[in-house]
Amino acid sequence: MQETFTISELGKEFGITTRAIRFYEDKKLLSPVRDGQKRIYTRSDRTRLKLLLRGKRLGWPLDEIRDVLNMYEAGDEGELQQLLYTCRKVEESRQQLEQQKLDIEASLADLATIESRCRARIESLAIDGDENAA
Amino acid sequence: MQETFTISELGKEFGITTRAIRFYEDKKLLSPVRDGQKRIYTRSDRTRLKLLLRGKRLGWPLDEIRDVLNMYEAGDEGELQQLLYTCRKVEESRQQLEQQKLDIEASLADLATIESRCRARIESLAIDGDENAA
DNA sequence: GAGTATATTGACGTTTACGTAAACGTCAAT
DNA sequence: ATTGACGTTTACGTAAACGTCAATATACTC
Repeated sequence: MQETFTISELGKEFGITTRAIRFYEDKKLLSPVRDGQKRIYTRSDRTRLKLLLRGKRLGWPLDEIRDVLNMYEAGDEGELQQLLYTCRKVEESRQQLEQQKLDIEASLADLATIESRCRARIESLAIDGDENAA
Repeated sequence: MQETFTISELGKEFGITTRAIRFYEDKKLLSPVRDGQKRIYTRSDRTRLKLLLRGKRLGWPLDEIRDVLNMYEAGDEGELQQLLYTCRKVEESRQQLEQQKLDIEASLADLATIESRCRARIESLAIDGDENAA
């Protein structure tokens, strides 16, 4: 794989606009190096962006996503206080995720019910249609 | 359980403001009956609100939540076209949920990694501390 | 050196999801 | 009669997450 990426490459790869990517930088979620004016994204930057978008799919606000992203780095170094803080944050995120898991299971179950009712109703319409046609 | 609820009862139960509940009505996600001016919420309204909030925890925009809520009723009646449309919508939602499931599993795995690194680091700090103390 | 493609930084606009405040009605209790 | 708790509508404010220009720079290429 490439060592570095341009902003438009990343935009194309992940299906987002360059404006969005710059916005994330503004919000301190990314910090690419510069070649003169131009932004240069490393593989690590690309990974951060990938994780960022995963957070978005889970409906998390950018602030929280940034906190989680920072955990990836905070795990390896830093003061004791920082490490303990990270641990607490990890626990918070885990609980949120568990809640979301529950919500997803419940939603999937509901959808199954809806779909079967729908199909049954479609079936009965089809039969009525046959009778009228006959 | 009660047959009906006031707006503040629901607000208290679900930990949201009455302003929010009225806003959801404005956006056609709820449609309580009136007693004069006052809104009266049935158990069915309460269920809709519950489902609504579940959708919110999954990060869905209100528009989508409304569509899903309407599926609950669209499943039992309506034209063939409407039923087929609902089926497609159900499929869409299911796919979104499956994606979110994947994202959650990945996130949980990452969190586990972060936490263990964190704990290891905390351990090593503790040992250093002991040595210095000794 | 004119054109084309890609990049940049502002600045302003937009949508979503409410918060906040004003100004008022209703009813029970003091 | 008024206080307080609850309800209402109307209207404006706001934070988040970008989109949409416009003006400008850099680089290549014909």
